[in-house]
Amino acid sequence: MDFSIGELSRRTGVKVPTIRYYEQIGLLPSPPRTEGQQRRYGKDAVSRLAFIRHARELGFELDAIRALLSLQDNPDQSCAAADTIAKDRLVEVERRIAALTALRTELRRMIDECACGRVAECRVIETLADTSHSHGRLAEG
Amino acid sequence: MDFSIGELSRRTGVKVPTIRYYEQIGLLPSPPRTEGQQRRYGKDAVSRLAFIRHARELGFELDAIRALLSLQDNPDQSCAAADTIAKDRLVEVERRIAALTALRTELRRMIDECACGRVAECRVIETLADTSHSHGRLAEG
DNA sequence: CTACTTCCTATAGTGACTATAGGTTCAAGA
DNA sequence: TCTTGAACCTATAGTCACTATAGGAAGTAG
Repeated sequence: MDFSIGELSRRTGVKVPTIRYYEQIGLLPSPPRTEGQQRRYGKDAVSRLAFIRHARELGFELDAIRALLSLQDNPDQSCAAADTIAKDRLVEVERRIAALTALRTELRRMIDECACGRVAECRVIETLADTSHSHGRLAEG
Repeated sequence: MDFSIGELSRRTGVKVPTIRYYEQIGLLPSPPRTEGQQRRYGKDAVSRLAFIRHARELGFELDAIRALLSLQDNPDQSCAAADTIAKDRLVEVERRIAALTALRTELRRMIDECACGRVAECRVIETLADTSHSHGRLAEG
């Protein structure tokens, strides 16, 4: 039921130094240690870390993840706080989906138009060189 | 026909220190200077920098952009390399859209159901903690 | 009990910027 | 022509989220 940081790493796909880093910045609680100061984890750590991992993959910043985790950590808090956090995330997620969808369209167009001839005719590069796009800062992720 | 780094910044939407940084890492060639060592740019710099900016917005890493620029600089090689770079981005973008769409559903459900009950039933974390996702390293973006 | 893997801390490096300090150059107005 | 003030210069440090390295201790299999 108890396992090492290496095993936690294997189970979640998060690298060992990254796990220690998450502990250091307070995203993961400090686990119990053996006599010799080695960390021992349980199943809870696996799901919490898997959550962090997937949220990171989706482009959430660690601060946003901290907010989401706080929903889980304080299940008795008023729903208003949770609701606010969830709504903020929803706005962000929708923004990201919109940006990524636009990006997908463009990437598809680039690939379709590139009939794999010479670079001279390659639209991948022309598309990117096209300056007719907005200069607004694009959301990350 | 010659203009300053500030003007180049205005024309491309890339910040001045970022332009200097791109020069430093060799993405942009060192431009000619005035007597007083101030950089002077021409139209070429505008299009190269616009290209870089646009590619960054699409989530290409600087190394990928370097590769794309080298294709542009030697237009006689085959387009396959550019195509591969773009296709890799597309796969990633599609994966992200799928994950975010799932998350959006969960967040919406949470907000709907949380008609001011408790957070205890929140499934946002479970949705993201789901380990059935691939463990492949995601490229940044 | 040895050998070997895994673990520990602490520190430094990465990518892609961004900010700051402290000074110089340039363009425009008096 | 002089002066003022914005924009420029270099160099360095800071940011975020890791990732790598050094040098040593702990755990485990034979």
